Amino acid sequence: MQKVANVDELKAQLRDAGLRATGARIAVLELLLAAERPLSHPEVHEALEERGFDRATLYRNLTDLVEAGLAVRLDHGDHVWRFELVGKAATHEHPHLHCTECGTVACLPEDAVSIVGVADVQEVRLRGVCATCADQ
Amino acid sequence: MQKVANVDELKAQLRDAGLRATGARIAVLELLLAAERPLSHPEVHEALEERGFDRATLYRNLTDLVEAGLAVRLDHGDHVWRFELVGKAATHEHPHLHCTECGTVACLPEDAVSIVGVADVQEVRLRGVCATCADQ
DNA sequence: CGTGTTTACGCAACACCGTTGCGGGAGGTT
DNA sequence: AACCTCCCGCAACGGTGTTGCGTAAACACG
Repeated sequence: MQKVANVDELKAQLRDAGLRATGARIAVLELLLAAERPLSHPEVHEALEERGFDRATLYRNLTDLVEAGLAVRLDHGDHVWRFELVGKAATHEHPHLHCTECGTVACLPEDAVSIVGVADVQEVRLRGVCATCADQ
Repeated sequence: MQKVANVDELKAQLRDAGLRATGARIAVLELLLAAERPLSHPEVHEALEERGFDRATLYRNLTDLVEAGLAVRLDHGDHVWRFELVGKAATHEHPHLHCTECGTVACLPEDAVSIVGVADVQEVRLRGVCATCADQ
C-alpha cells in the first residue's frame, strides 16, 4: 500500500473513502504519506500554507481523513494532536513506552502488555524506563 | 496520611513542602484530597471560583503543588492536564483508562494490566471504552 | 461538454486552555 | 507591631482547536 502513490491513486483512495478528491486533500494525503512521523495540524499548516491552503481547510481535511478511516489522531502527551495515515505505522496496534530518563518513545511488541476488563482498548501508553536506560 | 485531614494538618503539610499555607492552597489541597480521580485545572476552577479564587491563582497553586512534590501532573491524552495528590491514589500504581466515548478518566485495578519486558513502569495510560459506555 | 447540485474552500471570528506581568495584600518572621 | 517576602486577583496574551458563512470548486447527469 505505501510507496509513493501518484495523484490518481490518491484520488481513488479518497473517493473510495467517500471524500471528494480536492487539491487540499491530496496535498495533505501526500504530506502524511511522505512523513516519517505523525504530524500536527500546525505542522501540516506550516508545510502547506505556502501553497495557499487555509488553516481551517487543513484542519477539516485532517479530521475528515480520520472520520473516513484513512488516518488516526494521536496525542503523545504534549497536548498536540498528531495525525498519521492508518496503514503507515499502525500506532494504535502496539504499546508505546515513554522513557522518563532519556525522553524517547519506544515501540513495544504487541504482547508486552495484556489487559483484562476493558471492553475496547484503542491505545496503550506507558511511562517508565526503557531497556537501554535500564542497562546502564 | 489519607483520611479527612483537618486544616492544621494541611497547613503543616504545605509548610513542610516549603509553601505558605494560604487559603487558596488549602482549598486546592482539600479538593484534591476529596477527589476520587485526577482533576483538571478547569475542574478545580469551577469547584472553587464560587469561593472567590482566581483562575490564575488556582493554576499557580496546582503547579506549585507539583513542584513541591505534593502532586503529580498527568495527561490522559485528551489535552487536559490533570492533577492528583501523590499519596492519594499513587497514580503510578494502578492504570488509568481515558474513555473515548464519555471522556471520563477511570481508575483500573492494579492487576488489570500486566506488563513484561519493561524494567520500571511508572505509569500506565489506556485509551479505550470504559465499562459504563460499553454496557450501553 | 455544458449545466446544475452538492460539497469543500477561504476568510473571519470565537472559545478555551495554558501562561505570565503587575500592583496590592496577606502570610510568616523578628 | 513592623517588616519583608511571597501570593493573590486582575488583566491580558499566544496558540490550538473549532465553527459560520458566502463563494468557488468538484462531481453527476443529461
